[in-house]
Amino acid sequence: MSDKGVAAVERALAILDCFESDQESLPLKTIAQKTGLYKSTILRLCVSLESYGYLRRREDGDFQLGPTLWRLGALYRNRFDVATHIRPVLKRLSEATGESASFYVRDGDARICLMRHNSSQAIRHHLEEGVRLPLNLGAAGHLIQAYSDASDPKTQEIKANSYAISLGERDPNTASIAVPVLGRGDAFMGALVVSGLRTRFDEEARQKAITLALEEARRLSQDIYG
Amino acid sequence: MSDKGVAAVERALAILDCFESDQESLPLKTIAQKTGLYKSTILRLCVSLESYGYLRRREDGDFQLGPTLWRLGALYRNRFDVATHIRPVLKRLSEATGESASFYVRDGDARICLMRHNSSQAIRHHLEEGVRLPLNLGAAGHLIQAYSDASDPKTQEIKANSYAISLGERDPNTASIAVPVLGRGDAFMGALVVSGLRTRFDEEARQKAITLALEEARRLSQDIYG
DNA sequence: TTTTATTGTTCTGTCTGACAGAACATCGTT
DNA sequence: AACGATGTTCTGTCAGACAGAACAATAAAA
Repeated sequence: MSDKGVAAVERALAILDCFESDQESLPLKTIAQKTGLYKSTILRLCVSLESYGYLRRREDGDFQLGPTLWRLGALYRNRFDVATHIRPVLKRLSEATGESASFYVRDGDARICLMRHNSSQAIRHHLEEGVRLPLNLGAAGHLIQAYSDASDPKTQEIKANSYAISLGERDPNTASIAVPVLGRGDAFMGALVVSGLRTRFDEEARQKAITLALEEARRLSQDIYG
Repeated sequence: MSDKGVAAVERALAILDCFESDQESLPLKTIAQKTGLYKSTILRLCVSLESYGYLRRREDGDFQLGPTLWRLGALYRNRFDVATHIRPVLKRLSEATGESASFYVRDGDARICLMRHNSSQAIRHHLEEGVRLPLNLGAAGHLIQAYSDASDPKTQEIKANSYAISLGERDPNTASIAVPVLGRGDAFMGALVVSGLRTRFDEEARQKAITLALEEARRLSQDIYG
């Protein structure tokens, strides 16, 4: 199951991965179906997850995510200085371009939308924070992939340009641009993205968004990461 | 190491527990010191934690918490309907009493402050969200313990009263009161707490705070948990 | 109410995965 | 250049973890 990791740990984390929406609790049977693990195996793994606060067992037996995830998630999130830096940037980008603005990071073999400022226009590219999307589709996915994997065929071009564009890849009516936010020592921290209705977010608008996003990304790098 | 759980899983979670503040990265040596694990053991466990996004390895080798924790932490947090329910309650309690108001849940053998509205007064009981505190000190700790462990000597009294009080237990100048928020089927969900300067938060003020907090808790139970 | 089906809990033999700890490699300091 | 500190790789041993059966409790159907 594991290649150079520890199989039992990966089983335990696969259990946590079963939880997908808030307000959710899951019975043992559902976890067994989703993970393919035996119930006795799950129960034993859950003893450890509960003891560290990652899961909680309800009185009716259903499992729920536990408070440790909130605490560690808060630690992680604070590293990006959410309240003081990135969110205002997303607001400015959204207002300046009229489209939605987001910040994505890699999450295993997917990307996750950490923060979002949706456009105020009635017709807009709307997504919720926390959503996970594939790496092989969308400007943010290509950019993240390019900065993670030097052997990716698009890496050289994307790094040379310092942006990625996608037209209708995930949704036929959507266009998006993504620029990198770099930290200390040019470490890739995440993707700053503007996305909108393809007919409105045309080439001229995209070029303007790229320019604005690159400027905001440069300022973020200086302000947050030195 | 483990009693009925899985030792490898608990080792992995012990690694995650090493991270205590935001902006933090930890070198291998520090994790080995904090956990008492061998470096080779840590490295193997970290392969699994990285592959699921719980950790990230920086180019200089240091470890950081990864985006999965944010995602799962957001799922957990949303279960409490933060934005729509509990936070306004804390604001009202704080404004009505003039003291700080918080919401605590159990986190293993500690309690964690999930949400907080600090008093606007210059002299106030100030804490940050996310802080972990012991169960054996403070009104919230006693209340949580009473609702978790029927054999606790204080359980009967606290449940009969529907509140706990502490005077100078954790900090000699602080007084606090805690009332339970119950969910479906009277399941204990967390502690609603008001805390402040002991000389100002006197018996009359505490009694008033208890009354207000019980009313808010009852309303929360109806609104959120049916 | 009884019977059947479903879901959760407990147990244990087997074997292989994980660990301890040494050896080695790399980097930083003197 | 030498030494110390930190990170990486390797492997023999055995005890822990799993698979899966049996049992218990609960829910649904007859």
